[in-house]
Amino acid sequence: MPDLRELLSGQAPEVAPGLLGWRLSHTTSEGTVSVVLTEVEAYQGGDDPASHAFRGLTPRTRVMFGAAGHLYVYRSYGIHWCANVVTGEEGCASAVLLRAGRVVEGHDLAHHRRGERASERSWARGPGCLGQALGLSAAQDGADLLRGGSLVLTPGAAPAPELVDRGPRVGVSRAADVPWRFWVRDDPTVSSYRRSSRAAG
DNA sequence: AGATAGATGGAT
DNA sequence: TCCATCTATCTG
Repeated sequence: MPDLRELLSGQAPEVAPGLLGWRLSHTTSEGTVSVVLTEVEAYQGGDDPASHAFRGLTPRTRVMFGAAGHLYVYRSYGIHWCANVVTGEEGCASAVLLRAGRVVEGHDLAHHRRGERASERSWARGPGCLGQALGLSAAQDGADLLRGGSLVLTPGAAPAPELVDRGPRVGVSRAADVPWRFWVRDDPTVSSYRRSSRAAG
């Protein structure tokens, strides 16, 4: 059996595309929702001006500096909960933002959480939507994804390399052209690209 | 202490 | 293009 922790201990830009096709499941009293990842973005701590960890360790970014295989959850725009898989060695704030996925378990619950008006392909389309579909919040910050708890990350069938596209990250104003976003080509659950209005250039 | 920009998403 | 909603971080 492969050592997933070791697999995730590489740097985010290298680990990220390999997470496409992996499955993340969250079980609560309401039930279980699982998604298969279709879009991810790499953030490279100290060297990456777009990373929350660029300015060092703070209470918010503590989890990112920890061991690989844990979940870093943060509040976005005061509204959404977004989740990252922590990668890299301990002390290195490397992480992969989970931007989108396809719901493969718990359709009714995911639909309910996202609102009756949401279409199936939009249930986990975009990091805020993915967090909402899975029922994530601050309570999941720091959760170990490899210990068989209520949150579990499991390897899945990777898309063929020629079906993985890459490009600039969405919404970042600094390092706006670094191509560290990876997605499954032509997958309808992948979010649409929006460049930050503050991005240079 | 006050300002502000932000790894978004949905409506207009 | 605008706005909801909030907080980490920057500035003075």
